[in-house]
Amino acid sequence: MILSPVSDADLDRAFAALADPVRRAIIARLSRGAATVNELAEPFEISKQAVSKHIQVLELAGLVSRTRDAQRRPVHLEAARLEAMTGWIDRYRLAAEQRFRSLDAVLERTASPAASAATTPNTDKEQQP
Amino acid sequence: MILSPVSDADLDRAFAALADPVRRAIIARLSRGAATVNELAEPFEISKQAVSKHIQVLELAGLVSRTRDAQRRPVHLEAARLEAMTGWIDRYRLAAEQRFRSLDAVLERTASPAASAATTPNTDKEQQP
DNA sequence: GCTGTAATCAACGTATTAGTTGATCAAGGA
DNA sequence: TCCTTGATCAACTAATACGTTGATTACAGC
Repeated sequence: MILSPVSDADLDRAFAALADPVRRAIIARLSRGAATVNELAEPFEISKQAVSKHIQVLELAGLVSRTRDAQRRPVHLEAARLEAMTGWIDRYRLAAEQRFRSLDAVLERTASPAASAATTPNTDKEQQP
Repeated sequence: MILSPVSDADLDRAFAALADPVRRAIIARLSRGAATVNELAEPFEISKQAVSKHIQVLELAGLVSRTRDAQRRPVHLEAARLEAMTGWIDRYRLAAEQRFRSLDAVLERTASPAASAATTPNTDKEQQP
């Protein structure tokens, strides 16, 4: 499977887009199929314009896209961008978990923090894996 | 494996926390081991106070935690919260991908979206597992 | 053409956020 | 004790985000 390149700014927008419960609910709804703005706005108490803005945010983040059907503009999910997000998270989550399972990690948790700092003089900078 | 319950507000904070390149770089750095504020601030051109605020945001989001070591306050990653985020995303990503592979999805792409909307009148709300 | 419906655009108020600088607190070491 | 280091607190500014209401565009059907 070919993973599309996702820029730093793309990740900014994607994570920011999911940092809102309304937009997450929209994503949840769209995972069951495309929907129009009116259908998406129906469960919420906010105005239809506000929902339209939320969809614009999701679209700019690459999480949804819109097609045309007469005056309707059905929205559908872009799973690839969701996958890019989990890909970013998993890279560091897995690294941390593996480190946690190592002996160094055990020492860092059980011994005194001063001792662990002494045993792990790991001060190297962030290097992209 | 037991998954800790994560509230809607927790997800708000976690996704918002990762919507910043500085904070993502901090996460990346911490995936290789705990670090102090000074160590984390060193690669950036912003002030140490600003980095301290970023760490507070990450801590409030449950993505990192701090221990005490004399005057140092080493920060370390909380992989569980990262896992909660991928868990949320994957639930809807997998549903969308499965739907995409089904015949309904094919019809939705080729036929009129109105017809597909009629075949999927599922309008129930997001339900926590 | 006219009307109704779907959706966006525009302008605005308010709240939150990221950054700054200066001051303060806490802990070790000479 | 005094001084240095690590880190946070406080106050402030600029920019951005979310929601509102009112106007406007685009299309379908009569």
